[in-house]
Amino acid sequence: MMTDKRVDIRLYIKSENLNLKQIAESGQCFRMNEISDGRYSLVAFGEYVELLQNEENEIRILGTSEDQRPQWEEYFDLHYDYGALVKKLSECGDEFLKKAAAFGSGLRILSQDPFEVLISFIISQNKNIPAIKSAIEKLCERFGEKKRWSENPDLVYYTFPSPANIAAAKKEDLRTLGLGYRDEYVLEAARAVFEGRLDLHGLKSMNYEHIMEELMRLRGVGKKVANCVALFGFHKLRSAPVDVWIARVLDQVYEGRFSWEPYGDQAGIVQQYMFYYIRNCSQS
DNA sequence: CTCCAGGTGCTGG
DNA sequence: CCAGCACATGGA
Repeated sequence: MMTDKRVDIRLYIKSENLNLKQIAESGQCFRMNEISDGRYSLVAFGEYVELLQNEENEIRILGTSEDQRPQWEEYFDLHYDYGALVKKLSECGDEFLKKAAAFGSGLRILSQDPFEVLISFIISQNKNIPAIKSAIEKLCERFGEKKRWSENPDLVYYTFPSPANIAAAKKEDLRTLGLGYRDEYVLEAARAVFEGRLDLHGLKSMNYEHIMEELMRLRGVGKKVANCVALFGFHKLRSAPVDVWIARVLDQVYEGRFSWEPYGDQAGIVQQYMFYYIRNCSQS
């Protein structure tokens, strides 16, 4: 019968200044992984997809469909003109930013789920990126929902846990995940969201300062983590997280004289170019 | 085996 | 306000 015929579920999106490899290696998301040459897996929106990019910069998303287009366009921030910023930086007098923007011209700020970003960056503190990724996968395997991919039922994946699922855990359960001293922070943050003391949905419409203030009331959430949540979870593009790498740039390249202020609502993107460049520039 | 990581909280100046 | 330090753990 015709209806039994298998149809590949896929979606094509196209944009300049979008490079899957750069985004996957950018340290803003922890569940996008290269599974074979140029092919990436990703769990987002509670679904597993695989991503491919061809020579014409067209992105193919396997495992989703046309009706999800708006969701993916928002995820990859397709409405924003990153090319204009890359061009602006390429013409500015700042040699370091010139090189950084050219080097990471395919970076974008993804719009991820705020709760996932919050928990992920609480875990991130004092860990390197491979360790962050494995800790998050463990958390998902333990508290997320087990699913099988629509395109290949042999492929098992786990969604990122809901606030309720983590909040219902006991301290002992979390301790076995090897999160170290961060396990209490994760538990408390999940409980705050689950019990409504922290209204992440409501924060979406709030301004940057208010978001920062609310997030930093949580134990284990300082300025850096709060900035990451504001930038990657709430898409506040003025937010510029300063981690050890960025601090090193500000200190050694700019000798402490750098200011984010001139970049306004592009500071977060500028920060991302800096971060990607300083962590990868030695390779080229 | 050592070193250090997309930090934070706490303490003492 | 700022420097110094403990913190649990795993990847390199």
